[in-house]
Amino acid sequence: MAGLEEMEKNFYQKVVEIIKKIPYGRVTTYGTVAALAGSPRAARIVGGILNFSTDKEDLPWQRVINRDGYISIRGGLIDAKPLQKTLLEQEGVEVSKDFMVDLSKYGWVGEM
DNA sequence: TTACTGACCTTTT
DNA sequence: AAAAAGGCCAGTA
Repeated sequence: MAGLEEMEKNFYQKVVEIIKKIPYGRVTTYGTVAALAGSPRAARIVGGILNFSTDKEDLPWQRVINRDGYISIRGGLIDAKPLQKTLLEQEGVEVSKDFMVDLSKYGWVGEM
């Protein structure tokens, strides 16, 4: 019986779907995506997945930030910070000089 | 295959 | 209240 059980897609697939569902000009956090994916504690994996699949799925990783309101990407991709700032500004999201975004304003809580 | 790491978050002290 | 440590789930090597 395939139906109620409904095998959940791989976390990666779900994360991709959720990130793609993020409205334009809005940002969300890893925890939110993970929670919508079904694992509120799997926030780390969300970032880990993006780390290897960002360009593959064209995921707007720029809209996915940490709880602090900024990209917590590790050293190597720090160049992504100014990049994110540019991308978000193009969407109308105000990025602070410290690469911080107002989650209180643009923080997309997601829909259930 | 197993083990380790990982763009985090939550909880405890 | 703040700081520190751990836990979690999945993907990659």
